[in-house]
Amino acid sequence: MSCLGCGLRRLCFPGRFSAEGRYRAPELPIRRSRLARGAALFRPGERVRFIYTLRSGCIKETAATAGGGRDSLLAFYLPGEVLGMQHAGAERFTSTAVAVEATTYCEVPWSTFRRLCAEVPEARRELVRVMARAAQAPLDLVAMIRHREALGQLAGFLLNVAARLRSRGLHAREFRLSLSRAEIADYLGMTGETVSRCFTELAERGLIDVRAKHVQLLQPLELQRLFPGA
Amino acid sequence: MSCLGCGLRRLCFPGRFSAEGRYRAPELPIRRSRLARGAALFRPGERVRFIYTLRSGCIKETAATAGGGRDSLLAFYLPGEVLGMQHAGAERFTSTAVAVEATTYCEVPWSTFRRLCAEVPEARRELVRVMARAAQAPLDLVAMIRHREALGQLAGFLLNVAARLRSRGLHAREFRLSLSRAEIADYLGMTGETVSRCFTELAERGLIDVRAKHVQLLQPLELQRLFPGA
DNA sequence: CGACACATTGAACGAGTTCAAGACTTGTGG
DNA sequence: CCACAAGTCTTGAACTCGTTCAATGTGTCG
Repeated sequence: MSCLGCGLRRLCFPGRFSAEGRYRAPELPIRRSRLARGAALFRPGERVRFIYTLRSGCIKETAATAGGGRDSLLAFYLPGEVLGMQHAGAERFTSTAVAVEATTYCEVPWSTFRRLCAEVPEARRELVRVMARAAQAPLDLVAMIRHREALGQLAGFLLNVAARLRSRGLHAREFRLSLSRAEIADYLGMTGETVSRCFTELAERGLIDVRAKHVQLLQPLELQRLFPGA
Repeated sequence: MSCLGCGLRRLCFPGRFSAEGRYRAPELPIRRSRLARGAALFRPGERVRFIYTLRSGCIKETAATAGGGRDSLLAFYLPGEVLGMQHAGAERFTSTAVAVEATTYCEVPWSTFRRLCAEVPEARRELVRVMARAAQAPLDLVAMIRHREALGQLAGFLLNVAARLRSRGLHAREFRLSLSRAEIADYLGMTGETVSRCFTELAERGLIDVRAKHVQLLQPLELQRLFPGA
């Protein structure tokens, strides 16, 4: 995953906003790093200092609704996507971000962004756009699960992943789904068994091909029909 | 509903940010207006020009997931709450906002906010806070509906309304719920019949008192027990 | 006061869950 | 590199809860 598909590219390359309209080398103090499977990017209570973008791999964000309920999957992030925007303005994280598989990412300090926003009007506008995009994901999730039966939910889920990969310039017809069945189930609010059954059902109908974590969308249009309105 | 409980008060009274630390009279070109029941505040395709806050009444926001699906209820707004933040940065609205009952509101032009943000650092920070708060609502909805049976969903819904009223300084134990059963059902992703049955069930258990649209929470702690994790 | 929309209640059906057993990956150590 | 073991995934059967369809009841507005 290059910088081209990164959700922060417009902020990361302020040269983009210069009058000349030419790219300059990155000017932000970006640090590239990696996480092993299961390692945490941040945990509840830690100070919010950075914003992150994924270069490869997958990170899941989980949180317990402030009571006693166990953690459940709020969101997951694919290469090129921005993680941490929804914590803008907060002092400390309230959720946990854990690598689902080996992951590489960039981190940029908030302080830098604030300075950039103070100086560059277009950076302010871009920040608002990125925040608005981050706010869209939970709405997509609501659309996936509300008023839908399980098969339609899973169809919507697969199309969602495909669309996100496509928008970052990655293979969208065929991909590796590193989330486990249980994690998908948690995300969609059903049980692992039902996810399994639905994968099988979609495969039997010839709409997809599943081999463990490898998924191929054979008939995207038919999947769309199972997920009306999207 | 006075300006004190309004979600925009910190932006609306920029005097707040002045060195003297004193309030000044509102300096933003605010227009107060009203909507009759069923009237639209905005519709898909209209230009995004304003941000709104409710003074009284209730507004529902509906949208069809960009396909063919019929509109469904994405969010609803109570007095003091800010409507339109999630459209920041967008050119045109993609959703519909309709008054559920007779409603009064304020509108502030985005152009003013942009100017304010350019000049006042603290205004930028506050804008980010308000946007982050707007992004929280869909997550609350997800927590309400995912992995829950109908009775717990409704309990969560009532507690959510109560918490929101309380945070604006309004009566939280007893309130008028202007949304119809069908609208609540749509919001939670179930049927009107199930909403009815759950209202009845909660009333029979003595947790609430329902007389048509008037709701009283008799045992909030027991409602919490039905909605683990919140 | 009457009519229409909205809300409640009932009964049968169906989809998803639960519990449990068996098959397949995946990672590890020999 | 192979074999084994642990975890994950799949599949089955009974049961539960929400939906659906339909009828009755209640509130609200002209």
